[in-house]
Amino acid sequence: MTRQIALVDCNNFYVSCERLFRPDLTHTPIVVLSNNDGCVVSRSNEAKAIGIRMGQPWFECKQLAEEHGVLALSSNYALYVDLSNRVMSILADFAPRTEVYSIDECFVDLTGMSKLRDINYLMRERVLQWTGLPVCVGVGPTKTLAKLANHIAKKHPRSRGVFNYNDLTDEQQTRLLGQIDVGEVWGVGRKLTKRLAKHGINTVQDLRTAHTPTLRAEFGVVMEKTQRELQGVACIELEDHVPDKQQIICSRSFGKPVTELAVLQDALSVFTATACEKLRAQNGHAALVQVFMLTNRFRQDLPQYNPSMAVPLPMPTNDSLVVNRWVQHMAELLWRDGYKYKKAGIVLSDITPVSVVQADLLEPVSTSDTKLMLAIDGLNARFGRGTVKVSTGGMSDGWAMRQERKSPNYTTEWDAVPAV
DNA sequence: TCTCCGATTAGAC
DNA sequence: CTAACGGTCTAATCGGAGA
Repeated sequence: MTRQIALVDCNNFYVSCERLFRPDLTHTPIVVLSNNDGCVVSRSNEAKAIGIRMGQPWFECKQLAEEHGVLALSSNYALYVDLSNRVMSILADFAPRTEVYSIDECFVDLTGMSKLRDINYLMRERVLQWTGLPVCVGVGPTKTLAKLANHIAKKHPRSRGVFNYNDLTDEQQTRLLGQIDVGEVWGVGRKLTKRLAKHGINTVQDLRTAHTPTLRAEFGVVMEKTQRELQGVACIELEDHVPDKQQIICSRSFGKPVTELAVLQDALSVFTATACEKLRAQNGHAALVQVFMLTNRFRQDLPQYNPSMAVPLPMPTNDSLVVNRWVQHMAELLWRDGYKYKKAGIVLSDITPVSVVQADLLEPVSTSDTKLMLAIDGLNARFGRGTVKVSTGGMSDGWAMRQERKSPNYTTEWDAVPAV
């Protein structure tokens, strides 16, 4: 039986979330910026039409944008995560198997269902009606073709937001894939597009029909799988369970350059708290802790210094206080006066489930620290992140990221709920 | 010569 | 007015070290 894998993808997701609470902006060109108000990460159709590129640094397109009356907003992740959860739970009702692939995308396995066309349009309608968010639905026999079908649904208004690749004849498939750039394929990015072009592979059809042993030899196993998927042979399965993280990173660019160790240490203590909280949430212990700090790589006129250091922990842990002692110590060792630090962060790795405890030969296992961590997590879950935190002095305004254009937390803070 | 492991690369979003 | 290019994560591959 032909598999019917749907990929449901929200249109201009962050921008659409912002518009829900600002219907007056329905036709205003909008962009949403990354952390630190650095780059454009979501664009309304109007903003795309003006020529603002995905990922473009805001300072680069600011002038053009403002000439065209573009509204730029800082990203409001609390809002996007909340709305994403609503979308995903709606989609989960359509099939026994779904995979939340990203904040705005979900694979839905509709294999064997009758009235598929109706279901596809119903998914779109229901998400729109229940959340106000527009989505497109692409269907194909593999995840890669579902992604491509979604791209087609987004690009061609005539599809009315739904496109099923499985409905095409062989001739139609060949003609369609011959018209799409190979760079649109899932897993083929900028670099690979260039290298493929050197082999005369420019369209999706070129890739689908390329000589497989050559492709394998030149581009590796990943590309061969991509080709098989384009031929309709499933190589990438739907994942039922989200696997635990193998490493947890928390890092930020600073709103202004940091020149004092105490300020950087304050930032690192907050990153440590966040990372350990995530580690505890997945019931893990980390055996390796890394710290890094970076100067601004875009300012080659300034002296550059990008040190990092790692400590293997004698006893794997998820205790913020224990981890923080190592982090603070490493920060002192790495720090050099005279540099303008732009970014810093920590990495937790060598992660194992807490159930796998390496007992210490000399010390009995203590539980008092884990009780403290549970209490901290409980308070933060109830009253908001940062209510209780590990601190080295609370000088946080020395490093906080720029976020000058953030909308209110409409859906997660009572005070921000708009009046009716 | 083989194996292991850390570093690098490329990708997604 | 500052200073002005994100953050997390994975898999594959590369290349050097040590067996």
